[in-house]
Amino acid sequence: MIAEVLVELGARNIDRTFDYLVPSNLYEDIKIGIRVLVPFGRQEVEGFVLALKNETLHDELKTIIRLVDQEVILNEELRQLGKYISDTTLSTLIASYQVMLPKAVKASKKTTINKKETTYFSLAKPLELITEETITPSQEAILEYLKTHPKAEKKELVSISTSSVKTLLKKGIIVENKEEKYRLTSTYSIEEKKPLTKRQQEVVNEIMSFQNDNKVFLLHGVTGSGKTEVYMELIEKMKEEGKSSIVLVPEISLTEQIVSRFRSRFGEDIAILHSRLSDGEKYDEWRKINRQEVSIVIGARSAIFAPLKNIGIIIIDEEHTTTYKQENTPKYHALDIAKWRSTYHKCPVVLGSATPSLESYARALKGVYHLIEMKERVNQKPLPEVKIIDLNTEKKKKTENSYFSNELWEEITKRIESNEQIMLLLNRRGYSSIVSCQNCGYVEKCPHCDISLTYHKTSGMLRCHYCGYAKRLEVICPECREEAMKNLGVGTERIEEELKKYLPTARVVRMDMDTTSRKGAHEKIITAFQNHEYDILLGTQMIAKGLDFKDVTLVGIINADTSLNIPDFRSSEYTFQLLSQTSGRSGRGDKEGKVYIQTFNPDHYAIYCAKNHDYVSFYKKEMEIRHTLGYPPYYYLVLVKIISKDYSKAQKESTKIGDYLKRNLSEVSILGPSMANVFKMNNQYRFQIVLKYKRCEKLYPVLKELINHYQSDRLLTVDIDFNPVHF
DNA sequence: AGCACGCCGACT
DNA sequence: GTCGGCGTGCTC
Repeated sequence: MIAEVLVELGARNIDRTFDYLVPSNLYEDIKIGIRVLVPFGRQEVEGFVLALKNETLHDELKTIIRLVDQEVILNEELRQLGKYISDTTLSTLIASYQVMLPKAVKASKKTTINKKETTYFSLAKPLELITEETITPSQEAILEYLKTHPKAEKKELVSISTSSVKTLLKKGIIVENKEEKYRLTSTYSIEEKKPLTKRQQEVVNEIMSFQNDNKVFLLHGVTGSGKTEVYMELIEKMKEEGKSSIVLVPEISLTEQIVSRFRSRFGEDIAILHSRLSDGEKYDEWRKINRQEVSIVIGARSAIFAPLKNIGIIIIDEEHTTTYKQENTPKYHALDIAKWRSTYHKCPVVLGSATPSLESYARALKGVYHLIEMKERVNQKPLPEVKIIDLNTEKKKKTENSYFSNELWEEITKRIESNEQIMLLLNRRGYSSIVSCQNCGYVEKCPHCDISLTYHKTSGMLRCHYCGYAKRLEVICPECREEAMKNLGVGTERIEEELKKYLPTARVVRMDMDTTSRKGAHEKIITAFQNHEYDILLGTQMIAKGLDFKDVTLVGIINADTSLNIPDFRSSEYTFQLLSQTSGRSGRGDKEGKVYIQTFNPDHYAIYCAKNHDYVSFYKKEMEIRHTLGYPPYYYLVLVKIISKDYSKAQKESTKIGDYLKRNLSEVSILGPSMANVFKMNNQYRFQIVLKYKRCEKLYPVLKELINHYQSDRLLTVDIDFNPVHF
């Protein structure tokens, strides 16, 4: 028997199968999709068996060394899906397979993660059959114990008598067993399910009427409209049909809250997959899924690859979130994977959002997706009243350097007095983002990445958010020698300081990248705030989404302009989403909520549409602009990056590539080459070419050819991103 | 990815 | 004369 093996090495020129002899002792266990260890050149590498056959074109074959595990890792569906990913992202097949698997089950040279096992003892045969043996009193005691504790752990028995345990083992009266133990545990209590509202029931019925169709539903529901209840009901219905479900949530800050709601409904029938799990935990959760021991998978982007069989529904919550697009190769979008799997399983996909992406909403209006609206909040409360504070006219600040308008400050003070909770959003981390000279305008930049350094007060360091470069902040400007380096802009730390100074009684908790890097830190802050141990939750955009605190009656957005000013054609969309999502955090309990947005651009449509909770007007306005400028959803984009340590080589080849694309893709408009936004990163120079098109048959073959041409070039990398989400 | 092969410069 | 630089090519 001969196996075709795809080895784990990532290079493009070996991204194909190699034939190996299957030794006869593996005939029984070898299967397509299993991992094997093979000799390759003079190294040993892991790989996936992709086919079994009896003939080969090669005269001398090496032999498979051993199996890496007994379970099939890549089932039929995953093998096809990997092919689809590599075809649509132009990544290597092996990279596509690897991205679908948690680190511990990827083929690699070193697999160090083991199953966690517990050892226990049990009787080898029923006690009545033991007649010939002489049983000492302490042995008797052990056997008695085992009668009532059929899976006694070692330490329990040893406490009776170590030597007797050994003797019984030797005589074969008791046996030692090992049982795999899953690492991730959670506590929860099952709760009675809430009755659905009329609208929720209608939505469930509508989706269920298509339960065997690969239809995509866009569930456009205002914040607080009870989408999660709808998801849970759909999953319950699928369970009744014997089908499994996948729920994608945008990021870890959301996972915990959603998971606990799902746990209290579905108990142990859930596996969780997200980046905050340890490798061991991920390994366990993944195998739970692979063995079909659970029927519900909740997780971030990569959970879309959960190897569930018989999927009944795929739910993508907050579908507009950019984290569903993978930033590293293979640059897949979880939404595309969901659609592919829904075709494979003949099951619906539900995309839920209060602020759908323009792409999705446009598809819904065209009838490509099935649009379902939920316009009212479950508690019948109106959406919170939103006030815009114009920072241009707001002169009378509390103190000269305050970041709070008088109005917002008064509201904050009021809430503190009446023991209500407040959320403050600042779309930036650190003490302040940019340090510049007040005299000459000099800005400290990263010498490797060409981006402004950020000042972190706790460490007193300037840091590069891209590569991690750090240096001490100097007060004297290196350019003009004036003592005028000052931090402009605001960060969460700076706001926290002001709150503590002027509102010493308020209990403030900060949630940003700095305070949540430790495992479990997120959850802790959220729980503490939920229990009203704090009055003010101050944070970056990670507090904007999905969190549900019933005592929050005031949401303040300190500066709505930061996201408006990022150099990206989607900045208005991001701003609208952020403001709407954040506003939705207010007034979710019994008391009505208010929202204050501070901005220098009160007339910007993203801001006033968010104020009016008017998604449709925003959509129309933004679509006009996208149409005029030729952006998605009217055009598709491809971002081609040309990266090299050698500046002139990068420049020269970029021009060459641009010409090549222009020559071969007449239906595509080619922008550039131009310097990438972050031109120098990790000491490499980066040029980019943007492709815009509506339809183009030749696109994939032409780009594939381009990649192949540069595959062996060690000094230059060509990176292609279809439908990029960030520029 | 590794690693050998191979063809050119500067050293004991 | 040899040691070692890294360009090129191969791995069933």
